[in-house]
Amino acid sequence: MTDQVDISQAEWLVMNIIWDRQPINASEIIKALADQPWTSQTIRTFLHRLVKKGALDFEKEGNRYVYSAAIKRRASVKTASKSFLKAVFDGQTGPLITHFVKSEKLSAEEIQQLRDLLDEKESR
Amino acid sequence: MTDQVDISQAEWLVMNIIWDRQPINASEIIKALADQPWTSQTIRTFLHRLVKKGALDFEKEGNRYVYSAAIKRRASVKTASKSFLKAVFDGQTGPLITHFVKSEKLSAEEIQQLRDLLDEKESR
DNA sequence: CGTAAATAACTACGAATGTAAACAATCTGG
DNA sequence: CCAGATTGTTTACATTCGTAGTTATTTACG
Repeated sequence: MTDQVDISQAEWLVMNIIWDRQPINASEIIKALADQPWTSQTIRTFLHRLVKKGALDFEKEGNRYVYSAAIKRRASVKTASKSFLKAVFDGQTGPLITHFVKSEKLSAEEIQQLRDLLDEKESR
Repeated sequence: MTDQVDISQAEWLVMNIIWDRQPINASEIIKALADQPWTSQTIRTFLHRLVKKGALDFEKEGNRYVYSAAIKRRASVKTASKSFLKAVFDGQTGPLITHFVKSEKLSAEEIQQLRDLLDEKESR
């Protein structure tokens, strides 16, 4: 119901900042994305587009906008994940998880958490 | 070295057929994608583009082309996965895996396999 | 108070993507 | 052998995306 907004690769990075730190204004977002290869104008364009898409709300505060998310992170993550799963792993969750467990780093705690999750998953 | 070809959402579905069943000709590919909402022309366009991108090779066999992959599945999966991880889960593998374990179905065997994988991962 | 700095709004532009139609070459069944 | 079906080639077109530049407005410092 909420959501069904398509978020591009670049836009995800912006949205993640906002979900983490909303409400937040443009210059703070730009600062938070200093490691990316974008000019401030580019990031402002992303913000405009995200507002237009309905992914962000804003309020005026003097001459600035303060942004906050208009869509739920959970829902967006879910949509994007499903679509990735379907395309790259042909919808097969097992191979997907295997891939990430094998190829990415996990801390000891994360490994333990996953064990617990698997136990839980199995027992119901 | 090989790879570094960007494969779009739609193109993944085509590539997956080809990786699974290569060498394979266009009409077989089209048949295999009958569940998708694409006309045969659309699928042929994807094939052309994938050849142009360097993702596919073909050989003539009479008036038909027989396609096979020119890039490695592993490498492509890895690239796409990294990029998805970075965008949607801000590069954090733990949350990604947690998400998929929680929200998708896993068979008992898959769960056991994952446990084994985690053990292995931990022990080195 | 005026001018520079910041911010937002508008415009731009090429590449990629999804989605084919139109045209050309070729093969195959009657 | 010819006409319809199949396959491949070329062209098309709206939308999205990455990437900004330009212009207008507002604010804040000297």
